[in-house]
Amino acid sequence: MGTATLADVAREAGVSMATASRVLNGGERKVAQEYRDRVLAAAARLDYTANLAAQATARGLSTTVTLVLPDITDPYFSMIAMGVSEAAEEAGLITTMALTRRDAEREVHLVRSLRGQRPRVIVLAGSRQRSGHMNAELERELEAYVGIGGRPVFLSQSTTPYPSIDFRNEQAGRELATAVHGLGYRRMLVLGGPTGLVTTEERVAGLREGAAACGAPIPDDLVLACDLSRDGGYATIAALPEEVLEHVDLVLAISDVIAIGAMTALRDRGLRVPEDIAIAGFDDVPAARDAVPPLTTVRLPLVEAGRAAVHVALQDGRPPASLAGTVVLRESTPQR
Amino acid sequence: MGTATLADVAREAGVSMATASRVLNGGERKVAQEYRDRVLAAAARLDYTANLAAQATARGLSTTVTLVLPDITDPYFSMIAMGVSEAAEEAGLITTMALTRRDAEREVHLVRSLRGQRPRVIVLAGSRQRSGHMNAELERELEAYVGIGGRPVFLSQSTTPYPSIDFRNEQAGRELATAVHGLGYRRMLVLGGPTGLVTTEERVAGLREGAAACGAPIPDDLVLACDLSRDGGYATIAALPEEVLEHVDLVLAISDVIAIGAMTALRDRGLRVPEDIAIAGFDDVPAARDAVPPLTTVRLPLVEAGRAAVHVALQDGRPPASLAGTVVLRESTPQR
DNA sequence: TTGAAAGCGCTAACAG
DNA sequence: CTGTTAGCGCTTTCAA
Repeated sequence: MGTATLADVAREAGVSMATASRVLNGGERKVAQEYRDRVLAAAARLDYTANLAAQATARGLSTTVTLVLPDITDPYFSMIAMGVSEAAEEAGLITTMALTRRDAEREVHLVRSLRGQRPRVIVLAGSRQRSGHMNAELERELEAYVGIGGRPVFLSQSTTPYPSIDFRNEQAGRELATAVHGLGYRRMLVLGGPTGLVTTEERVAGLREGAAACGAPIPDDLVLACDLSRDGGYATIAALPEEVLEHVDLVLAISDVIAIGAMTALRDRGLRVPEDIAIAGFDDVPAARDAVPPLTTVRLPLVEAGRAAVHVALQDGRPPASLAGTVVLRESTPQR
Repeated sequence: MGTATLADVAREAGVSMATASRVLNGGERKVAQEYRDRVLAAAARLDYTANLAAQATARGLSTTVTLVLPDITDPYFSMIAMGVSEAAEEAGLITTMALTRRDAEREVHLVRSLRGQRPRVIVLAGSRQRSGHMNAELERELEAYVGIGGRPVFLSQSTTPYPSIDFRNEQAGRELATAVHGLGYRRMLVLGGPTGLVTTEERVAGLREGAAACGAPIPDDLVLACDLSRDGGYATIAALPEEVLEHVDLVLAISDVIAIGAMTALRDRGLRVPEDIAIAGFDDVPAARDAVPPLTTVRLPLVEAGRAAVHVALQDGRPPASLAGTVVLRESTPQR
C-alpha cells in the first residue's frame, strides 16, 4: 500500500521496467504512444510515486537544490529563500535548507555533510568574509562536491572559482549617499555592520565615496561597526556619546534591520525621527515600509537574486551579471 | 576524488563492507574496538561521506524532515522553520522545505511528490481549513505516506488521525481581551483574518468570549475578515467607514502582521495611535517590538512549537500538549 | 563479532 | 523503439 514501485507499474502495464522508467521519469519522447498511455494509466491506477532516493542512487545526483543560509528569520534571507524555492520548483527540483547560524565553520561542516545528499545545486547565501580562514576549507569541500557533479553558487560574492550572484553594493551605496546629499543632508553617520564581510564593506565604501564625491566626506570616527541585526543597530546607537549624535543629521545603516533597531534607539534617546535625525537603510525588506516613518532604503532584487542563483547553477553557460539596486526615498529622509 | 564509497573504506581498512557499515552508519556497539578504529581511520583518510541517497534506498526512509509551509517570508513561519530546523539537526536529520503559497490544493500535491523523497517526518505548518474539501485528499496522501513508515505532524490542528502541536488560541484570545479590558478599553474592533481557518476562528472566538465575559461584548459587525497579511490589515482599515472607526477605541488583530498593516492604515487616515485608537496583535513576532508604538500582543512559543513538532513525530509516544501564549502589554495599548 | 551475499528501486548502456 | 541486464552505494539477514 502506498508502495507501488516501478516494477509494479511495468508489470501492470505489461511492459519492461525500462520502458516504464522512460515514460515516467525519463526525458522526452522515445516511447510509442500506446505504451506510453498504458504505463501512465497503470501508474495512475497504482498511485505510483517515484522513489527519489532510489533515483538519486542510480543517477548519482538527486533532484535537490540545497540552500545554505545564516538565518531564515532575517527577512533578507527569507526573501532569497523564496526566490530559490520558486526557481527550483520551476525546474522540477526540491529545495532543502540548512542554517549556518552565521558561523563560517558550521557552514563548512554543513557543506560537507550536505554533499552526502548529492544535491544538484548548493546555493551558499550570505556574505563571504574578506579573508576568512575557513575560505580555503570551504573551497576544498566544494571541490569534492563538484567532483560528484554538483554545482555550487554563491549568493553574494565568491571567494572561490565558482560562480556567484552579486549585488552592486558599492554603486548602491554611492547612489544612496548622493540622493540624501541632494536632500540636504551633510553630516552622516554610518552603521557599517560587521567588519570583514565583503558585502558590508562594499556598502560602506560606496556610501563614503558617494558622500565624499558630493563634498560631504564621512570621517572615520563616524563609521561604526555593529552586529548585522536589529539589536546591533539598537545597541550601537544606544551606546553613542551625546556629542557625537549632536553633530549628525543622518544615520546611514547598511541594512534595513540595523536601521530599524537604530530608529528605535534614537527614539528611546528622546530624539525625533526624522526631525532631529534622519535615517536610511539598505535592502528594502517589507518591514521598511511599515517603519515609522517609512524607511528610505536601496531596494535590492532579493527574490530575483535567489532565482538567478539557481538558474546560473543549472545552465552554467549564463554569465552571472551583478544586480543593481534602486534608491527608494521615503519619509525617514525628508527634504531638509 | 571526493567519491570514496563504503567499499573503498572497507578495503582500505581491511574489513568487510558490513563491518564498515556498522561502525560508520550503524547503531551502537557491536564491532571490536580495533576494527572500529581501523575503519574510522580509513574513513578519515579517504574523506568518506555517506551517500545519503543510497542509504535511503537501502533503508527505505531518508534522514530528512520535510517542512511544508505557506510562506517563509512570514515571520510567523520563519520562526517555526527555525525551530524545526534546530530540532531536526539535533536528531541528525536534514530539513527540507516546500512552500504551498497558501494554496490547499498545492499542499496536497506537494505532500504527494514529497512522499517520493521518503522523509522520516513531514511537518505540515499553517492552519487547517475548518472544512476544506482538500482535507480528505490530504488524509489519503498522508495515509500512503504513513504506509511507507513516515510520520506526519501538523503544526496547528490536525484534521486527520495524525498528531498535531496546537496553540491555545482561544485561551490566548480570552486573556488578551481581558487584559485590554482591564486597561480600560471598551469598544473593540476585531480584524479576524480569513474565515474558515481554524486558528483565526479560534482566536476570534477567544477574543469575543473574553470581551463578553468582561461585559464589553464585540458585536458581529465589528468583527471583520481580512487577508492574513500586512496588506490585509492595511486594506481593511483603509476601507472602513469613518463612522465605524469613530466608535472604536481598540483594534484587535489576530496576527501581528495584520496589526502592523492596520497601524499604518490608521495613521494614514490621520488617526493617532494609540491616542485616538489603540491596537494589539497576536504572535509576538520580532517586528512587534519595533512597531511604533511597540505592539501589545500575545507571545506564542513559535520556535519551541517547531521543535516540538519534530520531537512528537520522532518519539511518537509523547502526547502532544497544546502550547499556551502570554499576553505582552506594550505601548500600543496604554492605560486608558 | 564478522563476512558473504541478496536485495532496496531505479537508471542506463547495450543488444535486438 | 523496446527489453535485458548490469550496476548505483548502502543495509541487513544469515551463516560461519
